[in-house]
Amino acid sequence: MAASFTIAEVAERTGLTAHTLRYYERDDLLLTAVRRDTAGRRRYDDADVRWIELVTKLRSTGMPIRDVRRYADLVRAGDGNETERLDLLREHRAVVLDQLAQVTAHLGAIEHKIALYEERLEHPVALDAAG
Amino acid sequence: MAASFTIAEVAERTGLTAHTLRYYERDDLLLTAVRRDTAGRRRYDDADVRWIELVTKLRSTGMPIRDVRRYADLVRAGDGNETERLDLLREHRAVVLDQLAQVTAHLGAIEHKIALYEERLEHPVALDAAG
DNA sequence: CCTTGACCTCGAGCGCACTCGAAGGCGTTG
DNA sequence: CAACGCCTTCGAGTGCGCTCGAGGTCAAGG
Repeated sequence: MAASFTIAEVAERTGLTAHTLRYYERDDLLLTAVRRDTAGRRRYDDADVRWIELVTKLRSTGMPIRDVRRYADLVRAGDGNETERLDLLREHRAVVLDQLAQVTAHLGAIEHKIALYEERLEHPVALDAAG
Repeated sequence: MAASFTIAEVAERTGLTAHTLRYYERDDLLLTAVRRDTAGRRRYDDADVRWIELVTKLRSTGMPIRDVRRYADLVRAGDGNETERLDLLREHRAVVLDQLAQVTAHLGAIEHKIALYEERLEHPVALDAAG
């Protein structure tokens, strides 16, 4: 008695659109083709949803579709390639950490600029005194 | 005697390509058209380079080209619109902070998965005991 | 003088990740 | 039993941000 969700429900839960869910499926980002009801409509189970949530985490941290697919390929292949999966995730982590550091640093510079404008607006200076 | 740089030098300094520098210029991301030497080649001065560095900071924190252009438009328009510039930067900051929080959270989930794989590889479990 | 190489413009092309629309099927509701 | 709404497939279209190539100019070095 696994729970079963329509594409609209999964879209709602994951923040993806139904279009995107179908696109991910045909692009082999999901582990298996989704089950269908008698009318041919998709019925997602809990495992499907959990996997899709993982995919959205990988995607929203910037992993390209092609790497998500590679990871899905490994999981699909079954036990024995855990080292490869680990490598893939570790490499992604390294990329994400670099990004975070860079964005944080650049954000600092932007906040500095914000502070300058705030000061300038709060304490206006005569034009002939400071240009 | 402002310093003067070739497009190749600026590319080197900013990490952009010469192609991208020309593209930014024709897309109105720079404050003014870059000065040229007698042969028609671009000569960037310090102010140009500083501006381009700001643009790369905005871009690499995810600001869309169109918003960078809006900001450039404001700066180009001169004094009097500091409030608008500030709004634009503050809004960008909010977006970046949201992103950072989301990426950090998702990274946490990914690191959790990494930890699981590491444990699994260091302490393999008999298949018939744990599946 | 002639070659080399960095630069120029213009416009087209590309990769990514969706996003959409047309045309049709099914099954519950009035 | 008709209408409605949600689903289906397939393939084309979109938006973003570059990226590239063709064909040409110019200045310096040998």
